Amino acid sequence: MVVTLRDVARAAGVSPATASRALSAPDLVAPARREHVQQVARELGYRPNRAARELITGRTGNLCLVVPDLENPFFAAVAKGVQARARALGFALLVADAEEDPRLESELVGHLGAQVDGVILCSPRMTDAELDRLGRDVLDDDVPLLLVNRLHGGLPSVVIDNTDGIRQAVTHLYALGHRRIGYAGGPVGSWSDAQRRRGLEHASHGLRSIDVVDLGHFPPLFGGGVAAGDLVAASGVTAVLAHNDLLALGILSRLRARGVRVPEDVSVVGYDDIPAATLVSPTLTTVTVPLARLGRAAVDLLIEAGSVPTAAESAIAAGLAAAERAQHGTPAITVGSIGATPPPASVLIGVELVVRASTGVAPAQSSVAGG
Amino acid sequence: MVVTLRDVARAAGVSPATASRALSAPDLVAPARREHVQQVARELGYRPNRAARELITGRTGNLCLVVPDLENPFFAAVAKGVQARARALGFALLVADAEEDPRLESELVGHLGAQVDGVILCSPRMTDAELDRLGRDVLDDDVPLLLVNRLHGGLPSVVIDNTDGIRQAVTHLYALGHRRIGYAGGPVGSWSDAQRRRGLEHASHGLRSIDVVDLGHFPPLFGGGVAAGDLVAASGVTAVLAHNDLLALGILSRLRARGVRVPEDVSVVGYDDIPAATLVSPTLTTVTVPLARLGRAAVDLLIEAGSVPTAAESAIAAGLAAAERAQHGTPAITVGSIGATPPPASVLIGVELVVRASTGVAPAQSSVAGG
DNA sequence: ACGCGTCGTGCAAACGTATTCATCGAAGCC
DNA sequence: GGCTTCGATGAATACGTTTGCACGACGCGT
Repeated sequence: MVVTLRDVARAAGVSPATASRALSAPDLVAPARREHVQQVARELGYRPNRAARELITGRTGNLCLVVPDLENPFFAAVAKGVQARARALGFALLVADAEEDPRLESELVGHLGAQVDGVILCSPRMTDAELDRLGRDVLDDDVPLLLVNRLHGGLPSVVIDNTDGIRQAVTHLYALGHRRIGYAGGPVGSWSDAQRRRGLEHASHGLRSIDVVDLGHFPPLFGGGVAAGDLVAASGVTAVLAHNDLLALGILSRLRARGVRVPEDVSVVGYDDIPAATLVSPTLTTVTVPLARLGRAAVDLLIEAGSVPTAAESAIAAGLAAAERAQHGTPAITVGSIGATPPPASVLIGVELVVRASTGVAPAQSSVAGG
Repeated sequence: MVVTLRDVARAAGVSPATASRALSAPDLVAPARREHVQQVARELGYRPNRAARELITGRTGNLCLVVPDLENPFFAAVAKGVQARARALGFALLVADAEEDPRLESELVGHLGAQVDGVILCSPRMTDAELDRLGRDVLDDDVPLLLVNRLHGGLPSVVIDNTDGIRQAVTHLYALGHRRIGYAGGPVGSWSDAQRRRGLEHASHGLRSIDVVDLGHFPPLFGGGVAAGDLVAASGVTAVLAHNDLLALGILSRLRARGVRVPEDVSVVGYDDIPAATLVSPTLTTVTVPLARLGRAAVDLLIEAGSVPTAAESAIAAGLAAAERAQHGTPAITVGSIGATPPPASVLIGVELVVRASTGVAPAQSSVAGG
């Protein structure tokens, strides 16, 4: 019923070994014979059995992506980028949604890690200890683990330049005359939130008479922003930085509902530049993150960290990486890794503030927010 | 290095055959021995090699989902539902983004179909002929193919009740006094768009002195809605039905930009109820589709169509399906299949109009839209 | 002309599991 | 108590591919 390599070999009058080589290591077989075998294989409609190949090579041809929430536009964009690059390199992509539960994330990495050549993990809130355990115990040594938007130990990772993004946002607000700025943070334990807080402190340190108000931690969702909106109004700030766009959109919505005008009374800045940022009114000033590029970079770095790719795959990879570099200039800065092995470093994704309608000059009097 | 079934068998003092049975067909081995083997396996940290198992059983334990665009909130929601149910049934999920290209969709189904136990395909625009070819030639006979939001031949599918959704929307607008209603359609060739047009015709047929204006076909994205917005303004309609929410949001945005008030001058209705529908102002009246449930139903139906699941899997599946039924009442109506085999029927997902702020009573004079 | 290196090819052994078949012992039946 | 039947177990095979090793042929150098 199904045509196997033996069938091809028999039909082509060669041994299975030669047939195998003709198809997956073409330079090892004489040109004439090689083409003949390939022709026969095509005619018979031969399709290699991946399980058999995997059994002996140990490589699955699959990668795996674990995200907290597929419906979150941030992760959807990352997933899209990852998927595209994985496919271009000949990999299929297993996607898992962890439903915002760090415990489930570990479990998924454990289950899926056994059947892939590499794992890309977006896990803002997993503890460092658990992360260690994943890399050490649950994952086989030859399946690399890459972190998105998080730095940890010697693990390769692709991180957003949070410090610079925050700096750009603060500078922008400062230039508009804002001196009392609120920060609506992400969830407790979020790595990128911690980094952004640090960036915020650092950025504000260099500015004269600026005041940063910590509004607390919120779920990085629209609903979280609604809650945050009330604190914004009560805090007397003239501008607020949100941990991400969904949060910012919630704040926007709540402020509007309470009659606080944006940007006349309060300016709002988001982070990520998700599509919805331009759908609302006023359109959202935010820090744009090239998420598709982030996804692509993640795959490239993962493959690099995994090494030992198929000859064909590596050729393709090298070609595409070169093309990417040519096309986008130097999109990412490679940061030296902390650990021992030099190649699996980390990549820093540059960001850019995009000013839209949700930020404006600070109101003359700071007595806007009555409470 | 890695612990294999032989190792477990040796450590437990049994043959590999018994070890295999103790782990994957527990009722075939004596209770005492069974538990001993399981205990040993646990202690050694045994993890079965999926490739070896797949090679002999022919089952991969993977399902595959192909969507036109992962970043589109509609498909993201479907993907989330599919992923959740697949995981609950012990399947991993391969996700592929076809970048809105029907040709790529075929190719992906071909590539991924070889390494999964079933394929869920969201392909609004693939031709019927191509769909036939997929089911007949490129997919193995034992790999079931399920269609989302599309009916075709004897293929199992999960479809949204487009007719009823459109009917509800039209009835709503009619009740508000609208008599001249525009329809901003989806892409040419979209199956669901064709069905919605038919539903529109049918619904309007029963209403006195109603006038339906076809505004044409648009990309089902925000950008498409911007273009559609101008036609809405020029057409003299007092209400417009959009093929989906993204389109509706684009229309909303364009109308606002042109100074047309919503809903005072023109009412707008979307379809799908994506999260962004509540983020904009005015919030969007739309037809809400339980997309997560749709995704779950798709997996259940696919498994059913594939039959021959593992004993354990089928037990779990039955249990969960029952639980779902108990929890949600009877969420879906089973439609008799057209073909011969009764079980792989199709499921119709009910929808519900949710009225928000983008629809209101029709303006007294229909001379609103000047041009 | 001889040996050496290289290239192309085939044989056969893996890879780790599920499963058929045969065997063996015990329990049930008359 | 001998025979049958059934349940539990082990030996062996198969799944389809890759790959180490050996072997022959050929071309080249001295």
